[in-house]
Amino acid sequence: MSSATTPYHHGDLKNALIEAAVTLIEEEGVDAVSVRAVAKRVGVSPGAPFRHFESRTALLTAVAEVAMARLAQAIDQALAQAGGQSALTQYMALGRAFLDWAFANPTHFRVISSRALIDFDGSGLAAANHRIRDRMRALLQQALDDGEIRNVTVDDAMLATRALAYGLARMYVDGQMQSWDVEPAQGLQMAHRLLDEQVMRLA
Amino acid sequence: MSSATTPYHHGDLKNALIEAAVTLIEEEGVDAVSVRAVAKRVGVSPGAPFRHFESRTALLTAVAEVAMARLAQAIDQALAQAGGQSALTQYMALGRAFLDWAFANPTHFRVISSRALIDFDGSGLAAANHRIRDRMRALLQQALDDGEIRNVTVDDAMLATRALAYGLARMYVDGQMQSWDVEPAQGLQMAHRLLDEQVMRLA
DNA sequence: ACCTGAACACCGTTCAAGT
DNA sequence: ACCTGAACACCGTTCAAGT
Repeated sequence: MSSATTPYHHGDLKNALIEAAVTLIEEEGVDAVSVRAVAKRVGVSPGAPFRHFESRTALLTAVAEVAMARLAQAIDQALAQAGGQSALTQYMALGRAFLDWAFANPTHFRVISSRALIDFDGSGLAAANHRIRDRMRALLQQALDDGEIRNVTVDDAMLATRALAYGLARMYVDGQMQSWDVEPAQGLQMAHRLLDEQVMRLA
Repeated sequence: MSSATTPYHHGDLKNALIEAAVTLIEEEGVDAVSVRAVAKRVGVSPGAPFRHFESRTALLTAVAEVAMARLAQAIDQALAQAGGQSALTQYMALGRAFLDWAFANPTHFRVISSRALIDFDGSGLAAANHRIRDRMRALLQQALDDGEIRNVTVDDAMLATRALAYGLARMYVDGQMQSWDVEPAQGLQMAHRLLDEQVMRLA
């Protein structure tokens, strides 16, 4: 356990691996996150991670849980700041928080969005997503009750805004903005505007 | 050149490789498309494809061009059928053709949408996308001139509908429909409805 | 001109052996 | 209980050698 020597037993390899993977993913993208590269970064043999994660998918799922927690926190924060304002305003704040986070963390966004890279349903991810969805639904229901929106069902409105927000975020992370005449640097601002406009057209 | 023996020179290896990759991608997804697997399927050595494609990316780009041509054809057909109807109706038909194609060809859709797997700008893909975009713009301009839509710029309307359509299609191919309370089997119908509604709210 | 087959540096994953 | 290191079956890519 001395700090100078590297002990045979790492101590907290599991968390060290997750941390290394989170960093590697931010720096070099998902493709760079091989089990071997993560092991090397932590200073451990190629097979060692498999004592803690049964597969690369399981490791990436752990990374996705960290990413999702950060997204949830960003949304919580935005909603706390919008507290006291109208339900529809809070709903737009939630949408903007989602866009901000996705544009700022493209690779993490990509990881939590995929179903091929991670085990979404067999992890805490589905539940975390559920909580966000429930918040959206509650705000929309409130907006409907308050007469802020009309001529839509809560479910339709929710799916329409979520699909638009997801589409805008993905167009950005997939590098498609330029193909549609939007400068990538203006992407976020544009996404904010289009989402706001769509929500306001529900009125 | 006899049909019974396999000659040393394939003859049309390039096209055979593209064809095999297109099929493999439909049957087993993008990840299954390794250069080696495609070579094996065509009955050729692992290094042979590199005589015709400088990298896996180049091979996938060729596949993407086939896929994009099919999408363009589907759109052409839909517009031909909607000929004579109002500009906004034609615009919706184009959107539905995009959704139909993406839902029916999830893996091809994924390939043409990515910028990591293929070389979008250094191929015919950018130009093909350009043509679709120009069609959309022209129809929206016409709808605006005819008073079918109001209170929007052509560019905003185009990006909003494209982002919504892309978001809906991606939610489907990324397996996210269920996480948002939509049965995958109902996804396409739902996507149609939400896109139609969004376009009609531009009126 | 085009293809083979060995080679190199990578993967994910497994597992006996070491500590 | 946890990690090493060799091994296996894969990759993409290169290149001398064969046809």
